[in-house]
Amino acid sequence: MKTSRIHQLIERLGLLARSESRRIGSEMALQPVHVQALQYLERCNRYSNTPAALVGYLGQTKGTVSQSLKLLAREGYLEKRTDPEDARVVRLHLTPKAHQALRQLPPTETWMHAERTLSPSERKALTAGLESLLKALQAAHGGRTFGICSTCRHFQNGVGEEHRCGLTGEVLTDDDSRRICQEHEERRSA
Amino acid sequence: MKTSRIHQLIERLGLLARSESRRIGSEMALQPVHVQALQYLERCNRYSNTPAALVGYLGQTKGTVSQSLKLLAREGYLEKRTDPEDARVVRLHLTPKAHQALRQLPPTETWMHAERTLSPSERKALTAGLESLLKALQAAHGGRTFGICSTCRHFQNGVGEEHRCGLTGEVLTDDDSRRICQEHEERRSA
DNA sequence: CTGTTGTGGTTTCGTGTCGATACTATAGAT
DNA sequence: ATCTATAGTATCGACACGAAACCACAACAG
Repeated sequence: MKTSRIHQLIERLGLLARSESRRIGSEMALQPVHVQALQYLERCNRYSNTPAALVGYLGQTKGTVSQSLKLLAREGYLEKRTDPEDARVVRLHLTPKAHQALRQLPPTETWMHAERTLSPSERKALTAGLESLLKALQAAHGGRTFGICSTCRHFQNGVGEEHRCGLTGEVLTDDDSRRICQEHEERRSA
Repeated sequence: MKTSRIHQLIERLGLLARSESRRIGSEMALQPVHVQALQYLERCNRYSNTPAALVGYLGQTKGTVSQSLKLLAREGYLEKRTDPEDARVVRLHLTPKAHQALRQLPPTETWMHAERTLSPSERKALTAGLESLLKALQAAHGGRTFGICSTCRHFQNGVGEEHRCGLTGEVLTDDDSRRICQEHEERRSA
């Protein structure tokens, strides 16, 4: 099987992005993976802020994720609260420190510059390609797609602000419907 | 500065690719980075098979790279030979074991499947986008582009098989001209 | 021939990643 | 009441990674 050019490119770019991320994150004692975890937690909805969801999102084992979370909690980036409904599950909440850190560490200038060398249409095609690749990859891998609520097949759009999740039956605010959900499933178009 | 969607997607896909790579590489005691190093060494030319070149290619520090190489040598994936011309530099040579390993560990089936869900034109656009992104990124970062010989601005195409490198003045075979060179520079089109 | 400086590589150290395995505690079903 | 599944933690060992100190050779000055 000849090795895929796309795969190779992504591994390579991923590595470079990773080492940049490590450099700028190191001032705040944040490893690349930690940044990804925090970014996820900032953008996920209230059903999806658990260690288990992160395990699916990051593609690591629960032991590893548990370690990272312990560290992040120790450094004051998040709080763990046990769920009142189910005492087994832990809810993860970002602290103000985390929100602030996230605002400070987006891509480096060299990365942004590199992106700007692409034409708008190239950028668009690239984004689209990456997104569908990710979607396909996740679909194969446990079926979790981690999309935002309003694109889910369980999403029921009501009149005005009245949305609802067909899976849990709960009412969703506008804000909710823009967040990442671990139960997200693609609408079947076929 | 709002964080870039492309950057985010690549970090994410990179992480997933990485964890796949770790899984399939673990049977051979190969870490994701090791695989990238071996792949580079398999495809680079005779000027570029040194630790220093790998430092540039992988974007890591020389200490880290030295560690990885030590490990790879210990496991029998490569041999280090000191250069007869300059006793400071080390030349890295893959063993048969390495070549064989490389043949066995290309992307997983799920990854290839995901790629196949893209249309040919999408794949093409994606590849092109990733490539120019990588090129721009490397250009900013030390100027090393790690392209293949025949696309370099020092490459002089002669009659028949007679190629030559304008930088070193040496004669290049057809095979040489298809390999990665650390001295590679884009042809200036402007 | 002797400094001096620069460069290619290695060593050492500390912190963190990561998977594997074993473990705890709660929920839910029979 | 027991059995089983689920969410999470603890511990261990191998390794990644950057930082800093270090060594050997090369190149060049006088």
